[in-house]
Amino acid sequence: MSTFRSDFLRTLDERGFIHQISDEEGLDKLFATETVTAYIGFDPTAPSLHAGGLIQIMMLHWMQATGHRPVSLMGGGTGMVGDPSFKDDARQLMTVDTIEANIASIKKVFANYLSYGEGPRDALMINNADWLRDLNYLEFLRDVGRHFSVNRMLSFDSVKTRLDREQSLSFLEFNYMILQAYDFVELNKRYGVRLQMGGSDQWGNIVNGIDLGHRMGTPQLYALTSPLLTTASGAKMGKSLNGAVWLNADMLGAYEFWQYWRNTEDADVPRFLKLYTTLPMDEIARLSLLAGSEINEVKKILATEITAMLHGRSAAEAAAETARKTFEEGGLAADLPSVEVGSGELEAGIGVLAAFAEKAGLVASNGEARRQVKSGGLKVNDVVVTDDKQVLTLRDLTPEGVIKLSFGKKKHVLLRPA
RNA sequence: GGGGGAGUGUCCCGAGCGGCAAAGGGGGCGGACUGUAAAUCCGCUGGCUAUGCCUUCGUAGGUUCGAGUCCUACCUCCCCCA
Repeated sequence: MSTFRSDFLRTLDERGFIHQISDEEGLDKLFATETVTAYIGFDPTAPSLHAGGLIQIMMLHWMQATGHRPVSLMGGGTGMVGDPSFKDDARQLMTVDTIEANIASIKKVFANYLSYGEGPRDALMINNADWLRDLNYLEFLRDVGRHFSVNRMLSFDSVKTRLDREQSLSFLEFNYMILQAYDFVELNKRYGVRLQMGGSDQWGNIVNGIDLGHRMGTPQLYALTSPLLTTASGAKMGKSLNGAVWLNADMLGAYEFWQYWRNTEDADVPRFLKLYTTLPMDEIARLSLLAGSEINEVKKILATEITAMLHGRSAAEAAAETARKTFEEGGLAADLPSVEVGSGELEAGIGVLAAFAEKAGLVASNGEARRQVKSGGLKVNDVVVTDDKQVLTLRDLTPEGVIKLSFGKKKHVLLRPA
């Protein structure tokens, strides 16, 4: 379909969120005529979502912005099973405590993108543990299990990859898609949910839910998936210099988050502006034209806009300013990530290797630090370290009273005497 | 239940006649070149109080001066038969 009538689908379409829809026309009509409730499931496999999950959150955001009701479903129940879709190995089983802790932590981020409440268009946060944890096995098998054909489930790509590689798929994991399908139906019954969205890897699971709905008498349900995110050169989204790009502020600061987007590949800039910012489309079109000479300026706007949504406008601007001082003036920005060290320790002297590995945590081990010295990757106060026996003392403090440690061109940590 | 095959460096894949910190990829990281980009080229990719020491090849034992490599038991997975 070339044009959608509903604001929601038109927005998603023009911004590049849509990979597949189960029934474009039907769904468009639904969105055009009523307030729709739709959900996306989030697995509590870590204490924070990372950049890869941002696209789902943005879809929920646009739902609300266009007058509908988004539901974020926490997988407190399904998390006990683990989604095997397109995975090679079974996941480590998580304890209930871990799952609950992860959910509590993940939740914090959503309020930055959605407004919650009791109104008809206020977002909902729901945990599928509410209905999954107390299921009666036999009842469940008879009411729900009988609608599933194992033959059909085995035919899904998400499972086939696992089987083709001759890797085992436990019965536990195999049940994941049944539970997810059941979630969809249950959410329809409880909250009138009509649509489930997700990454393209979720297509099979979502369609299963639609089928189950048919058999269990729900109204027509719909599926909408977003494209799998990779950068223009094919790398997976969401990994930064120091690891995963977490959304929770306590796991990744605003500065590092900003840096991640600042380093976007040229070819990705227009696409990311559409997906991850709420800038109007004509503004994005204008910025995309600048992509030649001023692309670096556009990348800063991109980074600042995305960071502002998550961490707040002032934190985003502070991050931009820190980066400007650090990279453009080659100077020393006081609010780079910093680590405190006892001034007594510094008086006694800290070996460079230990400073980089143990104190700043910029490298994984002393050995790694030693190797980096050999390839010239470490700098103290912008001077390349050439001797791995060098010792940092009070004399290395800059006039600002810190020691700047750099690993590569982009990673900097300040040592600050306590 | 019977028979056959497999598990290697804590990112992944994958070689490995009893002398092995273990080939080769991919990925990742650093350097050069650039624009905090991409592409390309070069280097690195167990730990440490380091001319040495310690820990690694599914787990636990055993043979041996010496075991990823041989033997035994166990665990897990795959395939065939029942």
